[in-house]
Amino acid sequence: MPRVSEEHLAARRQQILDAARRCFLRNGFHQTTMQDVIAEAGLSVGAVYRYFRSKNDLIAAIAESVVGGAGRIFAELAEVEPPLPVIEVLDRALDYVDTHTGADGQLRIALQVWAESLRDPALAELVASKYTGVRGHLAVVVQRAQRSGELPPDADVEGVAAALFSTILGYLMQRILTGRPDRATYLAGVRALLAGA
Amino acid sequence: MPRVSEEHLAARRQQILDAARRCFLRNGFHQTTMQDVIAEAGLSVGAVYRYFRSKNDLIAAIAESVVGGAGRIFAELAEVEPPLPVIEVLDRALDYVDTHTGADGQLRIALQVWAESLRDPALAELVASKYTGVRGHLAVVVQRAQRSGELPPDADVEGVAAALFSTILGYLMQRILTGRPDRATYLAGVRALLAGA
DNA sequence: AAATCAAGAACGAACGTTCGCTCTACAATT
DNA sequence: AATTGTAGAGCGAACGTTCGTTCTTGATTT
Repeated sequence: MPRVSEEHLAARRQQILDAARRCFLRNGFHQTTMQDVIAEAGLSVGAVYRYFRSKNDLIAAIAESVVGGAGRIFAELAEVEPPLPVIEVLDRALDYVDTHTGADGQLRIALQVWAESLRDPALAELVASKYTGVRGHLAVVVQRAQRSGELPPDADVEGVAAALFSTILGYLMQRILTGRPDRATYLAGVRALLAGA
Repeated sequence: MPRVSEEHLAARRQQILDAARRCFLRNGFHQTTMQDVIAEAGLSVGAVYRYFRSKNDLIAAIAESVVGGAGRIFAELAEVEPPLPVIEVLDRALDYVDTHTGADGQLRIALQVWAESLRDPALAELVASKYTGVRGHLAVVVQRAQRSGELPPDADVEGVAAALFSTILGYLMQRILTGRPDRATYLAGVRALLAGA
């Protein structure tokens, strides 16, 4: 199909990305072969290599979309008007985690991206900047909570934001690695820990 | 060197494991070749294959030692007499994280083990049971804190333990992925978050 | 002499990637 | 409207490499 439309090209590209995402989810970056992706996409070797110069390009594209996705969520949560209470932000973040840690959830790929970033400087840079950005958005949430009196105004904003980030990351990790606890139990635990100090 | 002593065999095995750990740390499980490990250990192909049946065996052994190490730490923290305050347990756990997230720290390998466990059922089982154990040890810490009045006695123990676990896991992740925040800032943030509810 | 261990050349399989070909959808020409 | 030219999407056999692993050989100790 020569001289095809812009949309056709974008759709093909997306078709390959979707196939790659499924393969990476199933087998990880390095145990997935290009043949796997090609078969999953229902295309030929040449077609795939027309859209992505290399396997690494494919990995980079998937990684970008995965860590970028998280950034967008927290940007929204930090800008909602009127400002959300911290506990409400937490609840929504955990909801996002729940809906993306299933068997075909994006966040499972995130785990692989994190591991990969230990060896790949470019990926490390991406991950560091995106998650620093997420913590920045959470810092905005914290500052808003300070203005509303929900949090003490003299608290270190970055520290509190990091602690808040941890409650989300930790939930994500525990859900993926141990399957527990359920969100209600966890939220109750966080509340109790907050109340105990 | 035939008929060598038991100690010699154990030492050789450890020599290989140490080399593998360094390689895996540097290049990840799947980008590390057996040749890399063999060269790093300063041995021959045959020697290495005498001690480990396959590369997977080697990965499994490393993974076991990494996730097992964390288990031991928390078992100790839960049994110290007299019982430690929660904040003190947290402080010690973060100290452990700090000393093992450096360029050659064990916990960097943990990240790879977690990613790998998504695809390897045996590893997933190991990780799930070990970290469920860790959460169990933290539950003991929480129960002791309830008895001492540090935490409200009616709080859900598993939930609080999970929240506590998250503050440690989250710190670990943020340190590795973003390099921030420093421990003092983080601890202050956790305290402020606790105080704010 | 017997037993054990290490060495490293060699092997087959599988990998990512290349490359030359076919065929089709559009543009230009009539 | 019909015909032709062509850019480029799609294809897949084949390539060179590299991988994990095996196996024969020789050295070393009892």
